[in-house]
Amino acid sequence: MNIIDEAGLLALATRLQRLSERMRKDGEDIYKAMGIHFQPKWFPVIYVLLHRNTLSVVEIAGEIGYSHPSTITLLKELEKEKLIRSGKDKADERKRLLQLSAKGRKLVTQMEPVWDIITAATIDLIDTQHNLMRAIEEVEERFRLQSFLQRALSLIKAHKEDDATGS
Amino acid sequence: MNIIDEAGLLALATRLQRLSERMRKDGEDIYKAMGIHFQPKWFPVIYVLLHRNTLSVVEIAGEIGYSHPSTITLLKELEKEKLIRSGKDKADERKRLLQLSAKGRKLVTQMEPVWDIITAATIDLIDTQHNLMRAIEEVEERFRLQSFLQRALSLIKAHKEDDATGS
DNA sequence: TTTATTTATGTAGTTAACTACGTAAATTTG
DNA sequence: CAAATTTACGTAGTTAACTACATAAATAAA
Repeated sequence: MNIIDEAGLLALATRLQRLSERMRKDGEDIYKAMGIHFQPKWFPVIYVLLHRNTLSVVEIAGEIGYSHPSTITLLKELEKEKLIRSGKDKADERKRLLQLSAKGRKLVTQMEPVWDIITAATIDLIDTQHNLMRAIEEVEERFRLQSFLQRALSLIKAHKEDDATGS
Repeated sequence: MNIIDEAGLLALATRLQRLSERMRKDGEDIYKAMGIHFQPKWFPVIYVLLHRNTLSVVEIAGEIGYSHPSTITLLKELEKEKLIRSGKDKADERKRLLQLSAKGRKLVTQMEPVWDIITAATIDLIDTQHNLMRAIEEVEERFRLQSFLQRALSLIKAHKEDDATGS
């Protein structure tokens, strides 16, 4: 038990990050062990293009929840790997439309059994009493209703009103 | 519902990271709203020095679960802010011993009510059916028993053995 | 008691995200 | 329809973590 575990709720962000990093690093090793040249950070882009077929840069960024410059960096890497291809939108000259390439689609079919294993291993890891996936979904839902900041500010306000009443 | 939410378990690492970033950013704004010049990333170091009093660089790194170079960077910032001070260990010339400064201890007393608010806001956010804190504790415990990679490799092995038996 | 190994700290360079800003195309408004 | 605004994309620079390597002190081994 280190101090971050002891600090509990105050260090929650740190612990979430640590867990995320560990999973991503292991993810990388799983692909490697299966002889597949693929980085976990590419997954969101590949997955969205698999399911939505053709999207612009900003649309992809929106779907994966990243800023558009970060998305552009990922797209550059994926084009270099020839897993995706891009072309101008004829209807709107500002837009660049992205798709999986033949190589990309082929890699996806190779990865699908690996994705099944990753999913199974994830279930093996997180299917505890307080299921992590459910917990995240529930917290994201609460975030949608009111941000962490707003919750804190409400508490501060309530605290100040208590003081005023008590004097 | 974006594609990352739909991808579910495969994109768990991405979602953990996103949640962590949102909480950290809001944390920064909470300190700001309370007129306290403090960055959430400093918390682990300050908290460990508050509770362990005097520690070396590597000891701090171990406690907060960061690499020692990352820790050194944090320590430099905190020394610049004059929240901590350091001196050589007389018994071991290699070691640099860190402590909270008077200014650091004073800031801690100012922050303690804010920490209470952050804790309360966190409870408000995560106290759902599948409590996130419990979920993380349970997953970390499982990680200790067997890594994500090892779990996946076991599944791959089991899968291959099935194939062999089936032929 | 030299020599080899380990431990503690530090530096340099990398990575993967970000924000801020700039340009060009499309759209809306006066 | 000309001007202003918005949208889409891109570049530059920042940040907060990391790994790899270097050096010096302490400890262990020959």
